[in-house]
Amino acid sequence: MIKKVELTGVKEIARRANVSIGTVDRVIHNRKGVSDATRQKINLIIEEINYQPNKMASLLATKRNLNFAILIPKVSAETDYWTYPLNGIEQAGEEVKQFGIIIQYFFYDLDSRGSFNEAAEELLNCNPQAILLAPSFIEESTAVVKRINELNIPLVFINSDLPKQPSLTYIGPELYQSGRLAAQLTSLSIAHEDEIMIINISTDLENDHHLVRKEQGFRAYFNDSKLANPITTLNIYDTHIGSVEKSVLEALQQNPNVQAFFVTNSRVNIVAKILKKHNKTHSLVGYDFLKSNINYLIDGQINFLICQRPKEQGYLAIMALYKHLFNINEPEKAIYMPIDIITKENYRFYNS
Amino acid sequence: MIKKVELTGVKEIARRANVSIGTVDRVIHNRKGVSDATRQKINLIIEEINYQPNKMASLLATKRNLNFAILIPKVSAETDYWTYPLNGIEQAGEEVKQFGIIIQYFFYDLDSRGSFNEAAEELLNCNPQAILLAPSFIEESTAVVKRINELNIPLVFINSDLPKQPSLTYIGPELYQSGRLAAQLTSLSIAHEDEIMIINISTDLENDHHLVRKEQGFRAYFNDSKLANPITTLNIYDTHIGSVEKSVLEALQQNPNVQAFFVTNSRVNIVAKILKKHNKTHSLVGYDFLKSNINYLIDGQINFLICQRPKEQGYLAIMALYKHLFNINEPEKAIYMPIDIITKENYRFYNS
DNA sequence: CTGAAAGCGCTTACAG
DNA sequence: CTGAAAGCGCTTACAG
Repeated sequence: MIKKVELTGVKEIARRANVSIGTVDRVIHNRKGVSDATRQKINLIIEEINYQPNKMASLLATKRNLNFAILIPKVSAETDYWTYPLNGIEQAGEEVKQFGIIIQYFFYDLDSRGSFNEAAEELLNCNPQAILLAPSFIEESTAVVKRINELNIPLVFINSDLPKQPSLTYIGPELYQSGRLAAQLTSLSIAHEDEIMIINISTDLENDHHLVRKEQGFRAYFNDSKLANPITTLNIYDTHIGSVEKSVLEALQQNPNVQAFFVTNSRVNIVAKILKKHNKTHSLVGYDFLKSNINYLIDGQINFLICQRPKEQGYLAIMALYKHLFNINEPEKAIYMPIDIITKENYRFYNS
Repeated sequence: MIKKVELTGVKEIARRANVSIGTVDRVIHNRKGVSDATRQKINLIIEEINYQPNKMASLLATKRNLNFAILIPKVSAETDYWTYPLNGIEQAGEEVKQFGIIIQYFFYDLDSRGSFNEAAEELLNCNPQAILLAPSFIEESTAVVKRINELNIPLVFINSDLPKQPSLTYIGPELYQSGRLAAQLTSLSIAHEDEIMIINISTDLENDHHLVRKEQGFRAYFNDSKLANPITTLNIYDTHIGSVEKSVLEALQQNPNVQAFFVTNSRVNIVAKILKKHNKTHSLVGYDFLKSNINYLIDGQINFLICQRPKEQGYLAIMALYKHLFNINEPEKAIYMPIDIITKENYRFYNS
């Protein structure tokens, strides 16, 4: 009895198609230089035997490096928010480097559209095989993304989406719902009649749709819950503590019944500092796991922080690109981060 | 100028030691048939160049599969908690199967020590190269773990630790702190004088140190915060709803000032059902993202659920074993999951 | 357009 | 006790 030899892989395909494995390889990778007839024959066989390439052999053979380029805001003195996505990216980088993936970092200044364009130009000059982008300036980002898509480079957005531009996936927050959650948390610590003040602090408020969406969610929650607490909004365009202080104190004088503040971004620590200085005990809810925020959480000036796993966003983005390029799996088109609540009793175990 | 050729791996070791790569391989795998002198020389070089074997090449050469064995509780009709770790394990399994990793599943019955021993025996008979264990019965688990460690098989614990037994890592909750968090959440919705009742529901309460630790954390929070709310504990050993109902109603009659309940495990839905049936509007905090719990969260009967990422526990455990075996990196000796707070405004984005 | 050969880093017989 | 050679499944020049 003859033992049946079960060949697999390119060899078996080559045997069945009566060609060399070199030709099979050309078909598998859609390289040109194969006659249509041969190509079809081989593709048929590939389907027939449901061929799955052995990625390990492929990796071993290529010894090729893959360049991943990332373009995110620079960590600024003002906020260390972007250290967290960066940490996640670096951690993922450690894990995939054995597969020949090399990460190149490009940073831009959140205050400068020019710096974004420059960094993007440099990035494209490096011919990356995959790109991670945290877009901020819609117009400039859109222009860059169009070029990326023309070049057919897989692209992942984190933190902010550019919904009209195609991408492998978006990984980040769903803002409206996080505003609703902020409202629920705020409602826990106030009475029926208490007034609430929403504080937006941003130099570029008109372009910051993030804050607007959160505010919408916040107000919707109170509406839907039939809570009648008056809600006013205070917009502050100058982020320096002096002017924030002036604005907040003025607003408090005009609205003496305000018992709770909701700060729509990570600048909640500024408000906390001001309230503390003036011995105010208002309820305070804001965003993001920053050291300066955590300190006020610990001493009770901030009640809750909402956080959407910035480190995980960076980590998952790199892994999504890796899994895509290595045929492991395809991500959902949008991955919304869980909306985490941080208090002084669980911050210690929150790992980003 | 001669280009310096940087060989790596077995070839470089062989070159330096002036032997063949076959001999190097023998030393690397501690196979016999090598003179002590040669062995020492090679080992020295291995240390010198900090040799890290290329696991992919090794796998390709051996054509061997790696068997990962997992031993966790069976998903029961009573609670679907264990579906979540299982989902995480399966997801990780999908991702690593291309590296030749095959996962074999063994399940035991949480009500039967015998079933645990049987499943463990079967598992060991399969000669796995890595093991994931969710221990429940301390004595039985300890015995099995001792054998696993004698066999030098890498082992990861999830959900529960066996602190005295060595393992690659433990991935799971820190119970005391989650009890503290439950206390903080409870304190949000009660007044000064209100009484609180802690409810432990377990057939095997004396052995369930989980519940005890959470209760300790809970009480410690009130102590530390100088809150004077009276706290009583109700232990219920019969998990059927009828007897829970009887116990709870009796306890409520005896303690009419109770305004809040803390249920120390996922059986909080039973209490929710009872409270709803009797039109009670007590504050209610409990554990775990189960369908039955979420339903009561949505309709407001449960205020908060605490959850410690059961899916991620399973996922991370498999990935930790994979990364260990493939020399990607070594985990911390204990990985404590973040302590997540689930409300009706964020449960939709919680993905396990 | 196609094939033959060498090689990725490791393991496995086989020969001596 | 040790080495030379073949092979894992794929990719990459090179030759024709």
